[in-house]
Amino acid sequence: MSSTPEKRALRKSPAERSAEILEAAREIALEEGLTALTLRNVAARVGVASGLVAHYQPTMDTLVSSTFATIVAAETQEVAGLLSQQPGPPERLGLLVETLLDNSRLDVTAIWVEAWTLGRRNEALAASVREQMDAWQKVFQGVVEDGNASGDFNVSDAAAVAWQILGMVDGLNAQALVRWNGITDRGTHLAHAVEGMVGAARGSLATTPGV
Amino acid sequence: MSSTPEKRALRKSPAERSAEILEAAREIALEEGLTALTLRNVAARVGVASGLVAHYQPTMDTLVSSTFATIVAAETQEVAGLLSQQPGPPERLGLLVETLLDNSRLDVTAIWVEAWTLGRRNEALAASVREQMDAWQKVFQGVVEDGNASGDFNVSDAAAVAWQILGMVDGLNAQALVRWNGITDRGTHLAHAVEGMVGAARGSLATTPGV
DNA sequence: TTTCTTGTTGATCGCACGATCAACAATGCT
DNA sequence: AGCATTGTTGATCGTGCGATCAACAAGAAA
Repeated sequence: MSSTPEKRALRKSPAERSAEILEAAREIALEEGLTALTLRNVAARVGVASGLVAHYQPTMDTLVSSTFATIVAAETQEVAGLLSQQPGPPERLGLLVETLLDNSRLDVTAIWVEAWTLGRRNEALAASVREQMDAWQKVFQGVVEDGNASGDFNVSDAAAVAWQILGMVDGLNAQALVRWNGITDRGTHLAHAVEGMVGAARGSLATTPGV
Repeated sequence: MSSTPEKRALRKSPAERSAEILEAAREIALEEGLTALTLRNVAARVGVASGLVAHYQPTMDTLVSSTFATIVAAETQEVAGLLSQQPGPPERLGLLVETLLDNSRLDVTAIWVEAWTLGRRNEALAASVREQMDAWQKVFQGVVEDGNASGDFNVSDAAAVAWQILGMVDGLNAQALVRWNGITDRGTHLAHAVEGMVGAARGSLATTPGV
């Protein structure tokens, strides 16, 4: 017999409320996808009226776009940070490939795939997608160039090869999204593939087990 | 001053009308994507009332699913057909990779990517996606096994490698969808990658120019 | 010609979306 | 205490979606 819990949301500072909305958007995107990022959905999670979300966000398109950028940029930062601890380019490239294929970030992969198609009808999102892809490509390109300099790799066009590796990783992850079960040794196979591309010795990207 | 062209659609046999609807659905999917596959959209293209489309299709979900399957299966058939004319496994695998990356089928790629996410909310579509992925994987697996038998390749798990190559191709194509410009030599780089995976000599998958 | 079958229409329901805005009320200031 | 500021509400508009179904009319059968 308690009263319905529909109280009026308590007043907060614009900065605080805005942050709440962005955080709710982030959670919804990760849990239900970018498509579920609607005015009413975000409002419900924050616990406010739908009009309030619209008041803080000029347009849902931009919220979708910025939410995508936030999530993806965080992942890039996180993974790129792991690389610095590795001794050399082969180990860095191996770790990079292995880490990205470890299936612990499938929620982010789902967002990537969704963004690719949503970007066709959301120009702001399309711009974010291109931006974040560039960021990822630069991470790969840096490792490839380092390997060239150290003599571990032999690549004439590091930028192109970086794009290729990125595309492969994306494709394999997208595949895991649909066909999650069954395939094993994805990291090993991809490592061999990358060895072929960068001209490294077969097995030189082997990941150290037990890390 | 001619009369408005909104005549009543002339009566056709169920088989004929049904075929018209399926064909319209196919065109819409290729031109505007699976998301644009709505009752009213299909009806407008055929030139009939929306209710008629619903009358021939139990559910839009199944129309989306079957349209996806039709388009993708046709592509698989077409590309698989090209392989039989090649002399040996290396040439077949090379042609396969090159053909799939030639950017002439980006409309189909867009449908693939869309299906991956739409499948999360459309079980019939998800089933179709898995089915068509299996079909593609079998094409690759066949070539890899032939190469193993002939001694051109050296692969312990042909099925897994086939999945990998398929994933790579999908990823690179999806990438081309968003970053269409800039990257060159995609075929060559991927060929080297695949060489690394199947244990073929570097350059053995080189595509014969001018075909 | 008349009757019957059936392909076809279009209004309609319920729902969800983004966006807008007048009204409201909590808070801080004087 | 009274007032002004401003964070917040919720109804509302227009659009588009899938689905449903009584009414209609074209063509075949009698």
